[in-house]
Amino acid sequence: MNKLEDQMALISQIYLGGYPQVAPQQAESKPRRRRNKNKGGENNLSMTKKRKLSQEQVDLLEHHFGNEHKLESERKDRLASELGLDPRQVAVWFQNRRARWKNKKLEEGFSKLKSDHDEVVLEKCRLESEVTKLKEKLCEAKKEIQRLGERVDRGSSNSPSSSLTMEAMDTPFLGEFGLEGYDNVFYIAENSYNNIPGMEWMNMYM
DNA sequence: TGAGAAAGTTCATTACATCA
DNA sequence: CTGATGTAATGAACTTTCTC
Repeated sequence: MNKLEDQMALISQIYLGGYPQVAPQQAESKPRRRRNKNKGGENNLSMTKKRKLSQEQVDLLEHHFGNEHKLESERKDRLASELGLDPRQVAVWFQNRRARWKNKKLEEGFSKLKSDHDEVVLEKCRLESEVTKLKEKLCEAKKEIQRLGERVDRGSSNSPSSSLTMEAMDTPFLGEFGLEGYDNVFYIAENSYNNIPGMEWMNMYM
C-alpha cells in the first residue's frame, strides 16, 4: 500500500469533493464499540490516571521520532527504560505522534494544492483578459480593413478584382496592428474551440 | 500452501489537563 | 466556572509475520 498516494488521494477528495462522511472501510464494517467510561473501577484509578510526560521525556521521544517514525519492539523497550516509562506508553506516544504527523502532512498538502489552484485561477483570469484585448484589436483590424476596402472600391469602382477583403489579405498585414505571431488564430474556424481541450470557453468570445 | 495465532498498525474516540 | 484545545490512553478492525 502506497501511503503517500493514499494521502494525496485523500487530499484530492477533500479538496475537490469535500470531506467524506464515512471512510469506505468503516462504512462497510460494524460500528465501533464505545469505551467504558468507568475505566475499570475506583481501585485502579491511580494506575490509569493520565500522566503528562515531562519535557525531557517528550524531547527524547521527539528526537527518536525524528530519526525513525516506526518503533521496533527492541527500541521501544530501550526507550521505555531510558525514560522510566511503560513500553506501552512509548508505543502509544509513537502512535499518537504518527497520527499528528500525518495530519500535519495532510494540511501541508492541502495548502499546497490550494495555492496551486489559486495560481491557476489567476493565470486563467490573466489569459482571459489578454484574449479580450486581442479580440478588441481584431475587431479594430477588421474595421480598418473594411474602411480601406471601401476607399479602394470608391477609387476604382469598375475593377472588382481590386476589392480588398479579409480573405484576400496577406497575414503579415496584421503586423500593423501588433498581431504578429497570432496568424494561426485566423485559421481556427469559429465554434471549433470545443474540439480543443480546455479551450471551450473561447467560444464565449466568438 | 493455507489456517490461525500473535503482535503490530491505523482509526475513531474518550478522558483528562491546562489555559484563556 | 466554562468552553476550547492538546494529548495520553483505549478499543475495534485491519495487516503482517510466524509457525505448524
